[in-house]
Amino acid sequence: MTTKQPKRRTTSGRASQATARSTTKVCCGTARDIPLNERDADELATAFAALADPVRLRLLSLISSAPGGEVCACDLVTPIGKSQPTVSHHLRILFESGLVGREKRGVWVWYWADNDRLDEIADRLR
Amino acid sequence: MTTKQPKRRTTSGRASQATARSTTKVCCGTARDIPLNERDADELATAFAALADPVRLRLLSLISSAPGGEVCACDLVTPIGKSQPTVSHHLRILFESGLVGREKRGVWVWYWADNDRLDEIADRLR
DNA sequence: TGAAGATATTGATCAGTGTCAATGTCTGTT
DNA sequence: AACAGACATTGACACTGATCAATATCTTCA
Repeated sequence: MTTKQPKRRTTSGRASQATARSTTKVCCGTARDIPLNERDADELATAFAALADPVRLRLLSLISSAPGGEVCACDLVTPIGKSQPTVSHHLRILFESGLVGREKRGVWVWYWADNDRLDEIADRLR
Repeated sequence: MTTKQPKRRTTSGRASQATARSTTKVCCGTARDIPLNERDADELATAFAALADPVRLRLLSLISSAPGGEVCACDLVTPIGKSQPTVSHHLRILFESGLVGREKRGVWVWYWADNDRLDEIADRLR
């Protein structure tokens, strides 16, 4: 062999912090222990992409924190401070990524957060 | 008043699902109950943006699932299947967003996941 | 000091996305 | 039917970001 192998754990105290995790499972572990294949990575990245915009996060927050857990789209444009088409665009992305549900009632469209889906995504980080 | 107000909860069975949440807190609740201001939304969006790329998710996964919880960068290029500058670019973003720590040991650079930070981000979805 | 290898940086290119004005579609009302 | 209001869609533009080839920087070893 011509190339030398890098050695783990030299004279470093910093490295030991790496093994200190909140969940101390070893086998059959959390999502952190399972290497991601390309397909799953693509899917998960799409979910995070839906969350990677401040307007969408504020929309999601407004929806989640609304009394009754649901809001009319007509009450979202003003607090967000963007144009109606822009808000509509972001709501569409939130809906298509499964983060929120929606229902048309007469002229208005109501949105609510899909908490199960949010839990699901949060679990992928643990 | 000239415009009519939208009414909540008409003859819909779908809407009731909105209130069904896993955490049943009412007061002093989780992140879902607190409306996000613009500054926090920007910061959180940046964190999610770091996670919104399949290559970075696979890198993070490879790092997390490595024995000892840390990996040499030299062992990441081949399994990812991208060029060395591209992998370096993604590792930089993971590091600068605080998702991973790193340490140079001789010629090599070792990476580990910051599980506390990951927990922190996951909590923002609950 | 010079060579070799590991990683980072630069510069260029191309795809993707956030935004808004204008317009379209749908629903309820007169 | 005609109108008004709520929401969605389209088209255009600017900006961001992923990627790689080429190059630079840093570390070890002879």
